[in-house]
Amino acid sequence: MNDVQTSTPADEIPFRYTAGLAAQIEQRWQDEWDRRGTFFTPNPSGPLTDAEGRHADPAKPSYFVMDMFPYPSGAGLHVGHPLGYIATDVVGRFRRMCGDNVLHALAFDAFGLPAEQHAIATGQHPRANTEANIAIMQRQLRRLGLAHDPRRSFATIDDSYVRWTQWIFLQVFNAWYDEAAVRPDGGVGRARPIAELEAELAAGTRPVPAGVDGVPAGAAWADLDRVARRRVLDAHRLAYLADTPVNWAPGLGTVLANEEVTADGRSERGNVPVFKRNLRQWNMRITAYADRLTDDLDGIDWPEKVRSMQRHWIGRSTGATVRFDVVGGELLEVFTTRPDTLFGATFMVVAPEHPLLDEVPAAWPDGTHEAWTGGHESPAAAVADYRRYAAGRTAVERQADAGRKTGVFTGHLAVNPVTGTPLPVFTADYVLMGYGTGAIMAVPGGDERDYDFATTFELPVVYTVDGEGDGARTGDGAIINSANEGLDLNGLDVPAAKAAMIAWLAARGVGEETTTYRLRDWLFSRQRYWGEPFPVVYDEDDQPIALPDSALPVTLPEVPDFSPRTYAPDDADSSPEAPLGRNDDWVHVTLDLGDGPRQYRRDTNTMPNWAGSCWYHLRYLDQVSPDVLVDPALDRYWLGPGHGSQPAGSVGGVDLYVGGVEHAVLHLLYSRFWHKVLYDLGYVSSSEPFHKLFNQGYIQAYAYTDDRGVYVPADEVEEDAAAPEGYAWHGEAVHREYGKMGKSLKNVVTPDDMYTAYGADTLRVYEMSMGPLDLSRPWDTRSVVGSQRFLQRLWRNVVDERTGELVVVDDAPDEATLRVLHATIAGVRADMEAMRENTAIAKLIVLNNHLTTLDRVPRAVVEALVLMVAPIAPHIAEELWSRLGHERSLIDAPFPVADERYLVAETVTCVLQVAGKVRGRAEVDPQTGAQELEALALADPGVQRALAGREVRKVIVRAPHLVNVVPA
RNA sequence: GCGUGAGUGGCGAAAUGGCAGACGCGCUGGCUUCAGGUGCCAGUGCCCGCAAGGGCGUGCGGGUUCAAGUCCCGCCUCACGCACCA
Repeated sequence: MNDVQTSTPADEIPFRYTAGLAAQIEQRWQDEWDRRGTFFTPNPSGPLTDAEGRHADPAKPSYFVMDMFPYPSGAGLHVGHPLGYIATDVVGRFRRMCGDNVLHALAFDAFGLPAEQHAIATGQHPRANTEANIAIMQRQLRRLGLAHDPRRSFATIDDSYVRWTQWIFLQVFNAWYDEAAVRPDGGVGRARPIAELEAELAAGTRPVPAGVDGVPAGAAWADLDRVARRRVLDAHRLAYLADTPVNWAPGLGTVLANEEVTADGRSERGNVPVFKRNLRQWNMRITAYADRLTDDLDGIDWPEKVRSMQRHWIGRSTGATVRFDVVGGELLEVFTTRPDTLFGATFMVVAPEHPLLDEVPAAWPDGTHEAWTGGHESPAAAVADYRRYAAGRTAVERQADAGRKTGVFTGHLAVNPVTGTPLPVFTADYVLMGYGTGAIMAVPGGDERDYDFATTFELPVVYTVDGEGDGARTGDGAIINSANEGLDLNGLDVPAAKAAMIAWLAARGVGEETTTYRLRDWLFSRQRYWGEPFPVVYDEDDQPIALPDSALPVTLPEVPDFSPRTYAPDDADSSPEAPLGRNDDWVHVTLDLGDGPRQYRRDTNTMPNWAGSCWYHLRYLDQVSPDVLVDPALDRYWLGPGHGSQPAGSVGGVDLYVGGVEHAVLHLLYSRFWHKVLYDLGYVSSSEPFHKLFNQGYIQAYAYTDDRGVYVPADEVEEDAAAPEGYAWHGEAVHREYGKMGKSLKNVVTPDDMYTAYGADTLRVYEMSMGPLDLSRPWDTRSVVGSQRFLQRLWRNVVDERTGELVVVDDAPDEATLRVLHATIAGVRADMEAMRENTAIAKLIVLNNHLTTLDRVPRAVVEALVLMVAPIAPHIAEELWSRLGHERSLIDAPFPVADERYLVAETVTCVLQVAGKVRGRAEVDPQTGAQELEALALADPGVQRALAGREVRKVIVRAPHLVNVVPA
């Protein structure tokens, strides 16, 4: 079989593994898998069994592998999209062959803006278009041969799914956060049903909290009327309506979450300006979980990058609150992480939006520095002018001159509690209303921003940390200049000084230790059509009432127009107007919610796109139980702490979750939050949804422009040494750039292109062999042929290309072949377990290439090879397996296990070095002793030549691999 | 500025502190072919050399070590994320 090939043209060789044959094999096996129910994953109980009607074998560990599910876009797939799906499929198939009960399926994240925009443009209902896109995508993905349980697929727009999304919303709505309650995992603080709060308030075991609008301080529950009671409860809910500053995007006609607004104050989608507006909107109290969302990052197996991004987004920072007396009035509260520097505070700064500025002194105090007034006659004029200036500045402008400090004196003076010195209070836009208290004590001696401001406005600098030179001293050092009659910090280090200062402040009631967060509550309503309606109605008091389970799902009404009312992108004074409000019959309903039929008004907002993706991992487990979100037995089996082969003490969750890093703080934070609420309320047993997270890299591509900057088809560009950059298109020199694949860049390569030219298995092998999975890499169609050659050679090692007959023999393999085989098995197993598919494939190629050197290929060896190839190239593996005489699919065949005896080589190459440089080699028995090796090395002509007569100072022997002779 | 990660042939990339460049693409030569954008065989880090052989080589500069792509210190560059967060 290894003769040089005959002269038969390729298309006349009937059994050559070409794209055409691959297509036949692939489609036949895909049909066969479907027909047999090969990918049916059995649950341990309930209706979902394997194809033979059996429940999960209790002896098998469970393994749940999951992809970040796709949005069914109409644009179609390019070869970058399947990368993660192929990788999880390889892992899932490998684990299944290793004996795990593997759960793997793929759903669709189908609510969202593109479908709505398509609907607006065409007038077609977004559901019709979305479902058509799903069908197209499912067909494209099926052709990859992914081992997904088809029964477990779904879309977030399915009524049966929306029903539970709305149900979860109601659990959040009907819950409050009890800071003192103990969780099952031993931690303190958890969500509890709001009914329990109501019962405690009614029983008087919990006092009515102060500070709720319309509820007098110290009121008894019994004295409150119906509306006031509901206000108290509503103020505790984890999903609540509040008139809060929100991100209003007039150009989109909707409000957005903080996470959806870019640093320069524009919408992440659509890139239109976003304005802060006070609007009554739904919020989720994610801030109640800020500590747990930060702390629990330590217990999950996630990339450090994502964990650090989440930590930073939550932005926990500990320090102190300090209250300053404002001369002639109120208190000014600040937050600082450096209370130890309070003796160095020489002025104060409040954000332009700070309420202290609503009233300012009538005249400048005596001795007001000329430069502080901004040239204004009075503080009121100066502040009003500065507020106008600050409000008109975009985030981009502010960012651009972050170094240049602007601001103005407010006329207020505030007394430093440790020195008794009155400090001028400025307003400046380098202090943000949204963080801390919106006010700071400025310590120019210890903070660079304060130092810049002090320099600009000629304010005094007091250093409280020992050091040298001008500028802020931000490093560590001994405390100086920090003593009053009752407190002496001098000589202490920073942590000790912080503690002493906090104790001093607390003792006088002017401050205390405080933790602040950057994280804000999650704005949860959108003025869009294509999303989940809120399962809530409003009564005549305009207070929200949860609909009963029996009313779920609340489905979308038919409306004449799907678009929200949009405005000029910079029309900041406009207001949102939701499309759902256009159907009066839907908005106004008569319902009997227990006290007779009454008129109610529906909520016309919809949930953000993230809602559906917050809990879809649970839906894969159980789409069958009609009365519970997820059957507790299934939850424990697939997700419970320590399930399957998760390490003892793990918090549970999906065993492997693969997706792009772009969801690091949006989806992944929201999903953790919901999962924790569900955990607190007892619906799931794991406190984290995703145990291991893996971020795959992106497949990128070159794009080419001509000298007008117009993109030319990338697949028609050729290398051309004569062109200035080395590339030409039809003889015209072009410029190369590197980035995404996209229609507009004319560089898209689709999976269908690859199916036609090479077949799905070749595409799978190529994508897995391009490099480590977490690295982004350029697509190179030219290189794909290498993967096809590998599969062709594999095929030829089993099947005669001309006759289609088997070429394997049942003879025992020779010793050398067995050594290569078992080394390959050991290496491939280790690589697969570590998700290093690229090096696994390299090892498989080495084994395969070895087999091509043999006259006849031993069955035992090639069968092991076929099994090892199966997770990566499943169709050709099934075909060869079946041609080798096996009736059952190899999907459950055990993955080969290496025989230790063959892992020890017969001879090893011992490297002979002089001064660390290789000067010779010797083939030796692995058992050769150190002395013998040393003698061997010293006698080696190469070593002798390199020594050139020099004395040998020392000889290092690492038997049997290396000898290093060190000359004097 | 802060955080995370990465810099190795023409290209994608391999390398428990122990032979740098596995495997693949491309390229060169050969075989097969009416033909080849097929298949097969061989070679391929750079420099000198006909060869044998030698020199150099993992972003830069130091260090530890018998031995460094790998460990330590200091830089540089790039990617991603965050960014006046008190």
